[in-house]
Amino acid sequence: MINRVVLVGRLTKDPELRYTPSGVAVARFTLAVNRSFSNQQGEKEADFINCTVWRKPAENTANFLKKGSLAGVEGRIQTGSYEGTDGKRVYTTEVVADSVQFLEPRNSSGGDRPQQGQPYGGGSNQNNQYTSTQQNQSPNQQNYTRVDEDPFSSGSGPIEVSDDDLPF
Amino acid sequence: MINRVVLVGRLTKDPELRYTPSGVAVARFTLAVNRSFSNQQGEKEADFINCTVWRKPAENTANFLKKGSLAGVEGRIQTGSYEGTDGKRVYTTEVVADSVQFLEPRNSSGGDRPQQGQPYGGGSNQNNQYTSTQQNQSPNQQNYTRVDEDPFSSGSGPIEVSDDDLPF
Amino acid sequence: MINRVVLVGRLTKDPELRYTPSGVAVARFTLAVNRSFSNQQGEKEADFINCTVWRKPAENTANFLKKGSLAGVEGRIQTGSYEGTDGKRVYTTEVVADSVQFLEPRNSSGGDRPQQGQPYGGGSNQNNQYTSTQQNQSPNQQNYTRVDEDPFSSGSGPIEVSDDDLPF
Amino acid sequence: MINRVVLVGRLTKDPELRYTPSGVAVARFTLAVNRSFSNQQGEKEADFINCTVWRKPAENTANFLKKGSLAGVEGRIQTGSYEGTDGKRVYTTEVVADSVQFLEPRNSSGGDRPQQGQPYGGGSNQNNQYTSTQQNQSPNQQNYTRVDEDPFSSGSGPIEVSDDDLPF
DNA sequence: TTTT
DNA sequence: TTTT
Repeated sequence: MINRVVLVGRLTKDPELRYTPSGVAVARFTLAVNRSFSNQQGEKEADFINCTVWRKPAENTANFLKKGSLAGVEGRIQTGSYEGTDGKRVYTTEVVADSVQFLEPRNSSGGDRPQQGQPYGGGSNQNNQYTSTQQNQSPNQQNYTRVDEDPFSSGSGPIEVSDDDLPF
Repeated sequence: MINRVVLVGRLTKDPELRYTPSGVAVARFTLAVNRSFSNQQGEKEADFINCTVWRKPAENTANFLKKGSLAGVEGRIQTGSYEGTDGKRVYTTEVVADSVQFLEPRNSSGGDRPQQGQPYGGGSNQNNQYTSTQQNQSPNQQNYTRVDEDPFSSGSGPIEVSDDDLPF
Repeated sequence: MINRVVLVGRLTKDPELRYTPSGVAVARFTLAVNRSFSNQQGEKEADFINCTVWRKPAENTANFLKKGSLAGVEGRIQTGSYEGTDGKRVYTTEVVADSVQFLEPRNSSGGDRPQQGQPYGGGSNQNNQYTSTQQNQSPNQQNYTRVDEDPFSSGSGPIEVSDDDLPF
Repeated sequence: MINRVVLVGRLTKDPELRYTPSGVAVARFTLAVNRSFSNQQGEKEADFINCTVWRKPAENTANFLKKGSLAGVEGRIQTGSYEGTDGKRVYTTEVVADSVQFLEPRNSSGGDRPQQGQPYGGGSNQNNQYTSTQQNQSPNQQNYTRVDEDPFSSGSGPIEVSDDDLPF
């Protein structure tokens, strides 16, 4: 059984960071991945792929990525379902990311990226009090490939926002 | 922009083969991919991933795979939407396969698999006349990696059901 | 920076299991992956891809896979070099697997699969005295996605030989 | 049999473009992919992965990428061998790319990139006449997913350098 | 609506 | 509900 996904695309909006009641960070965002072929009207379309990432990479995602950021995602497809408001079952498909990679030169999208200490669910890297949120997924099902000492340090090249240095 | 998916899992049902008005084959099936980790109740869950494949590999899929078959899929995630019966927009996420691979020894799941000698294009699992179906996707957006002269010939090992030898 | 590989193929020989001086298991094997297209002489060729796997999945690989086994591999490409016997630098490229999956029905290749307690570098799951071997790669660079309680227990379907339940 | 690779990294040098005797373009380059973890000395290493790409994407690669460019590659691992100068067999492992993606903003690495207006097939980095080269691989084993009308047209975002619009 |  |  193999389930592997690799994506490179752009965030359609700023990522949303939440915390589970037990304090586990989870970020959600949508990646727009432009198709390389045109449709019958000659237009280039895109796929809009919902992604979820847990723990430290979630916080890094919230801190380093924003609307329009070019990002790489490695993960797996996860399906689920929930009861819709009309009582009908709604089926969901998303990508659960093991790692998220910032693929933009450091200076390229200057300005309004959220600063350290800013809100985003209350959780920056160093200021992460935990907000109360429903947890419907085990957080420890993730595996994190990477250890980043200080993602703020190095000034150039793509930034790896995955992390294994978990505070819980 | 990269969008790549690799799956290995089992078909939850026999694949469904259809033809577009212009005669392009399209097969749909769901792959059950067991997760490698357990949830908080200690149960192993699975993801149920909807897959679509076009043209010759669609026909091969219908001819060689059935409920329970172990299959490999390479493709990309495609999102879309349609108007629901209640007028609300319904968003969809599926995998569009470039190739589908039969990963079962030839003899392993005997019995009711469609037999050879059936005509291609006549060998769908159920209704193989050219049915009328909305085509909202260019069929030639697919790329097929493989050319299989005679998928019936070799008697052992996994069978590659991708194909470039398209009749249209 | 993304480096992801997914392979499905057959072992060309029994895997080789070794232990580093510090007792870390490492298995090596070569996967034959048949190409899906033919060369100019009309022959189907294969790629022979060297794979390395560390720790528990290494032991599982040695215990469950043998020459001819159909296996799935997820990992990354790793390059390196060493001093050849003639003093020249030799460059190497291999796949370092995060996980290895046994894709064969339990009964399909019966018989001579190595039993528990058998040699293979001395290392089965429960009988793993450590042999002396050069370690030229950090073992903790691996990430293991899976936890398998008892890989001997379940009697059907593909067997996940990845594992996080590490004894060191 | 599945053999899929996805890489994102930087070219270690300008790509080398050659033509086979029959006029098929082939570009070679090496991607440096930084590892996300550190070795035992605490240093971050990289893998240096040799890549080959055929036909139109080869020309696009030569035209759009240069030393230091951030690129995405989708392809497969290919192994081979040749007779070394000392008569010994030398084994090779490389990635044959189906598509190569330029992941850098248009303006980001200015300077000596080949300018537009240069002829395709005349715009190789170095010797762009049709050189005589051994062809030991069928060029039509490649599949190209994409059609790019005019890769020079759109002025922003990552540039898809794959192409199906082949002149032979 | 799910496979072994 | 979508990015450049």
